Amino acid sequence: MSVRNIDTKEEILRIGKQFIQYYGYNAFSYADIARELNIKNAAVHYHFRGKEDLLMALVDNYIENYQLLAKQLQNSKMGAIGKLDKFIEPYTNLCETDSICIIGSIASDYNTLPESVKSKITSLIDLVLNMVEQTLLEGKKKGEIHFLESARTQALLIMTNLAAGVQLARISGKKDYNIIRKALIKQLKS
Amino acid sequence: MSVRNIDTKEEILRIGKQFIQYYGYNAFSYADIARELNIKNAAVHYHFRGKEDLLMALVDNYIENYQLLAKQLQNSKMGAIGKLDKFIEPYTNLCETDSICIIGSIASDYNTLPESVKSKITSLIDLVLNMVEQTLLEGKKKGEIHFLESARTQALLIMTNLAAGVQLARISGKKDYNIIRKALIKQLKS
DNA sequence: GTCTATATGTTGATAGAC
DNA sequence: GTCTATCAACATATAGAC
Repeated sequence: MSVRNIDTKEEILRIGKQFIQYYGYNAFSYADIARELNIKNAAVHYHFRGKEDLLMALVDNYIENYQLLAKQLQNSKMGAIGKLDKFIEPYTNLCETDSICIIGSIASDYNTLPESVKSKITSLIDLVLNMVEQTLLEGKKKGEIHFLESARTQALLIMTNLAAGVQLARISGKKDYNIIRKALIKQLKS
Repeated sequence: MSVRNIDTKEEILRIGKQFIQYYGYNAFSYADIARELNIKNAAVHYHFRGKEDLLMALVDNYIENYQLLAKQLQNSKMGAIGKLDKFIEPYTNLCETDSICIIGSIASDYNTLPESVKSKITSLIDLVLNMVEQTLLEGKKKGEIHFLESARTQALLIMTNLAAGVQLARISGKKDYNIIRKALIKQLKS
């Protein structure tokens, strides 16, 4: 049935996302996804011709989600700190499952990825950085937050703190991540 | 010959280090190393029984090197900024070859690694963080650098900025890494 | 839309010759 | 110390049945 089809495709994306963030792109197989969903290897190939296509779809998915978040933040009456919390929240959730963000995961495997993915991931990073940059700029203008660097530089600092923060949390635990997260916010407030 | 033996073992370590930082642990094989050194797969297994053993040796290697650097920095009359530059330099070099630091690389593959490596990598992180922390503390005491957070927190921030900075550089180029690197130092100076 | 069956390559690893 | 030869396990992927 058509409904079942859509469900399975979505499920594959869901599991694929999980695996990329938990194991990394090179460390899971279509067989792993199939096992998780109680279907066969070949069924996964039906929905996504190859692993490369699955990864592309996943990146597209993230781009869509961040485009949505960027719009929500733009139209929201929330303060800058509240908006940044919205951005930080997913990283905190990743820590709970010993997972890392997709950008960090892809960056680590970058030199083994097909060109198609390499060029697409740049858009995702641009999108995220611009969103944080705009939030920072707006918050500074309103006097809600303070920082000395350019908004772009500050966005880079925050993003790298979070990306490597969740990676570190895997090894030394959530404590270090939380220290980083709190310090970030504290610095912007003071 | 015994001499040849040692050379090959060292060469394997050298290539292994390169591959881990360029491809990641799960994305290179003993065959890749063998090809690079014009020896056979089996010869690599002679020097390091399994991939796990090679990784262990590599981590041991890093621990030794950082222990040496920590001692050098302790005994040096260099200023805090100079010492931090010594710490930052390797990250900058990694960017030149599209490589990432071993801690980031291992963190990304962490959930697929054998327990033996998992427990050992903690020591390496402790070592690096303590070294940076001590350098920061000493520099603050001497009035050479300034920061508001605890030295431990500041060390975490710097380390995550650099680790994710080199990952980002792979994708969006060295420019972003250099922005991060300069901002780090500038903030400590002001 | 999912299956079985199969092809083809690569992986990590070992036994035993030189 | 390095080789050849070989292994079982797993990878990505496709053809064709149901």
